[in-house]
Amino acid sequence: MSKKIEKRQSIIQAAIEVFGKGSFQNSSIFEIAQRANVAEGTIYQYFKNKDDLFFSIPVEKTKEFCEELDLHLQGITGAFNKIRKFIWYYLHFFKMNPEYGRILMLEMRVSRSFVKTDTYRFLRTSTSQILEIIREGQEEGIIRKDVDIYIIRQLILGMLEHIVTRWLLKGEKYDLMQHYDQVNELVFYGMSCSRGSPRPE
Amino acid sequence: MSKKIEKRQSIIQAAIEVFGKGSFQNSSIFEIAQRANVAEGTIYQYFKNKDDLFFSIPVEKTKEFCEELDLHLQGITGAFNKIRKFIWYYLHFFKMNPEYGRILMLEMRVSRSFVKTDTYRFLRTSTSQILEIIREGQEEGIIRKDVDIYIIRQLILGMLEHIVTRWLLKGEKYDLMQHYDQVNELVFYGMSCSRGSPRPE
Amino acid sequence: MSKKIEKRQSIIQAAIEVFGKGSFQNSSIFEIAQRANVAEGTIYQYFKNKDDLFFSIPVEKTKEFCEELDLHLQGITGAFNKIRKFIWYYLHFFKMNPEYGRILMLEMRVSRSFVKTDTYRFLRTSTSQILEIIREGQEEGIIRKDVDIYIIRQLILGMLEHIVTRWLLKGEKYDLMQHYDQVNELVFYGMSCSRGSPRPE
Amino acid sequence: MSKKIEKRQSIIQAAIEVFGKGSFQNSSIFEIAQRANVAEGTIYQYFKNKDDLFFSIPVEKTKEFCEELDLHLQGITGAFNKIRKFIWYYLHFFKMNPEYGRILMLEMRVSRSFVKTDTYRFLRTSTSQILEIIREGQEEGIIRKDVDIYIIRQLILGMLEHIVTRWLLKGEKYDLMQHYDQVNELVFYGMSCSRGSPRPE
DNA sequence: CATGAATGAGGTTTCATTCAT
DNA sequence: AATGAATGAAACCTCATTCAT
Repeated sequence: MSKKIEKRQSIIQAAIEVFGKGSFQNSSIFEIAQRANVAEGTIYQYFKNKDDLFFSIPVEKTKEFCEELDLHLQGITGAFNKIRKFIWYYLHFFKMNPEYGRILMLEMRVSRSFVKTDTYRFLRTSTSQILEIIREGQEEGIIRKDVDIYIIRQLILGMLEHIVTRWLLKGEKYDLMQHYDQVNELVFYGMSCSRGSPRPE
Repeated sequence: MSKKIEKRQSIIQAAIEVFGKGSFQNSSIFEIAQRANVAEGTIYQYFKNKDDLFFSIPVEKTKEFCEELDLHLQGITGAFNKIRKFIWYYLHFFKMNPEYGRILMLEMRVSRSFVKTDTYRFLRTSTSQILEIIREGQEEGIIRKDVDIYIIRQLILGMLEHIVTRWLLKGEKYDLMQHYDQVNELVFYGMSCSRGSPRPE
Repeated sequence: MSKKIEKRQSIIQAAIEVFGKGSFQNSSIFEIAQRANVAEGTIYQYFKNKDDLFFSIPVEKTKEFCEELDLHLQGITGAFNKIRKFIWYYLHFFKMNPEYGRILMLEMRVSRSFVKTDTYRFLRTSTSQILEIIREGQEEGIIRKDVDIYIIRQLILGMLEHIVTRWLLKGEKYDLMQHYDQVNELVFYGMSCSRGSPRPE
Repeated sequence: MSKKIEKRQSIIQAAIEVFGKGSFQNSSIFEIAQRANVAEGTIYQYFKNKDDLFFSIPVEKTKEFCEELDLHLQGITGAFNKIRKFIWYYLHFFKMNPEYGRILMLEMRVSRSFVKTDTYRFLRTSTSQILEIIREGQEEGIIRKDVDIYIIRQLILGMLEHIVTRWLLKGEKYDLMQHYDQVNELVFYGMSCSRGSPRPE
């Protein structure tokens, strides 16, 4: 029983490695099968087709991301501190999973069909957590209330995505955490009420 | 003589439409040829291969972008006003060229080989203009000097790219200019010295 | 298991027929596939590409040639008798395999890349047998020792190749064995010590 | 008027260089045109098509060969001396024209259509000269009369073709004249009446 | 006569998917 | 459940040849 789940996982892992190395079209089922030590046909017993396998990747990884994130946020109080931690974990996660990063940031979006996917909807909801934190900050009175929280989330995620994307495109040659402080500062300047650089409460 | 240039243009235009409709791999030379009303072989007299055709698109469009941008910036004084105009024109340009937007934002980056392309280097230099404006603003004393100008450029372009990208992924269902004001405000909050919303000098 | 070998053989056989009918470039994988009753793609599971298929032909046929030759030489004593048998079998073999003859004699040599092939090296070694026989004849004292054995081999093979080649170019209209006696005589005149036509010991 | 002939010649020369470098199929009209400093279309005003151009090469070169050969044979008496000179000139000619050698020896024969060509018939007749010399030798009483003169011609030409062919396939790395003496000896051993190595009368 | 842009047929190769074992 | 041999569609690209200028 758990053997099935294990094999499914090993196929997904192989898929991440292969898709992450090349592009979706450029990657072959054959190579994925080889790397997962199964026959090509076997893949079609766990996934409907190549697309299905592809879109199953973020589902798995996002679960992983959210679970870990929860742990990291526990015990932290204050919206700013939580956002700071979120930013840190986001960068950390893709630093540890660059191949997945490439798949999500560089490949997935291309697929016009992506937006119609269940996967897409799933990813959407997975960032709802940050909305909560922003709202919390507004109630605490430390985040401006005159800007839509969706815009603020967009500000944060947009910058993070951009940072990660550039890092990936540059070939991961520098440390992804390198601009962490400046990112923080810019983000907080944009949304905070007070004007000084906010500091941990 | 100019006939060759004209035909080249019409092939590029057809390529934009076809590549913009699907993905690079998913698009066929045959369809491009059909749309350009030429034979397949003809395309290979103007472009070395499919890649060459693909990467020729941004070169052409960027020339167009820069030329138009220059016109729009003429007669405008003050770094803030120029940046505001830049942001406006950037959004306007992709509003008018959504297919090209898809190619550049969603397709081009994927190609791992893109970074090695002459096209890539060409695009890099084409945004150097904005650096000048930021520097100008710092000298005017209205843009913070304690943040690297490259980070500021990244802030601006990153946000714009993100906005355009999301708009494209959403299927261009809303007006791209819709958040123009809020974008402006956020950008200016991040980089301005004074704390009030900056207004045209 | 043996099914794979069988199918491989049937593809090779089809390839011999098709390549033998036209030229390498002029022959299409499609036609070979059709004649072998397989899909085009199947061929690429047995051979890396068209070249690989092409160069695999002589490897197979040379094995066949050598094995049969061994049988024919068994029980024959005396270098002259062996050479006579060799000449006979050589002509007989190509009489029975004219399509292969065309491939080897008319096509293969053309390919500039042929000399760099493993196939080429394989063919080289396959004629080493005749060298042994010549050496044997020299020791028997019936073949001149003042001429290099490689030159003698060249004399024999050169003539045979030329005979077969001309026959093929003439459209196989006459019997290949027709000049067998005269060939023999000329060959033996060139290399024998005594001056009379040699006769079986 | 002679300009036409000149241009025709320069196209043929370019064709020899290009065809000699690669194979027939592998060579393009475009490259030949370039090398001859004419447009592609121009070639079609001097030759019906690619095949026609190809088969026109040996016609020209054979004229050249025969004319020069005549000069070289003038003043030489005795069949053996003439044959010796013929062999020398044959090797010399291809030593000086290796590209043409490749075309004639390695390419031309491949083309199944070659035998049906006027060119083929033309080449046949061009070696009739050697038949005359052999007949002369038989009348002189120095060449065996019990072997068909066509077989003897075949012996000579076959060996020469084989020598040249091997030399070409080996990449012209050694001197083509290198085996000249041994070739002579073998040839003369095969056909002469007396048994000692024949010497100039 | 010369040009060279345009043509378009044709062939190799890849690879997702199926299905008999 | 697992295999992997077979499939065959689909696409890029080349290049001999034509024809309007």
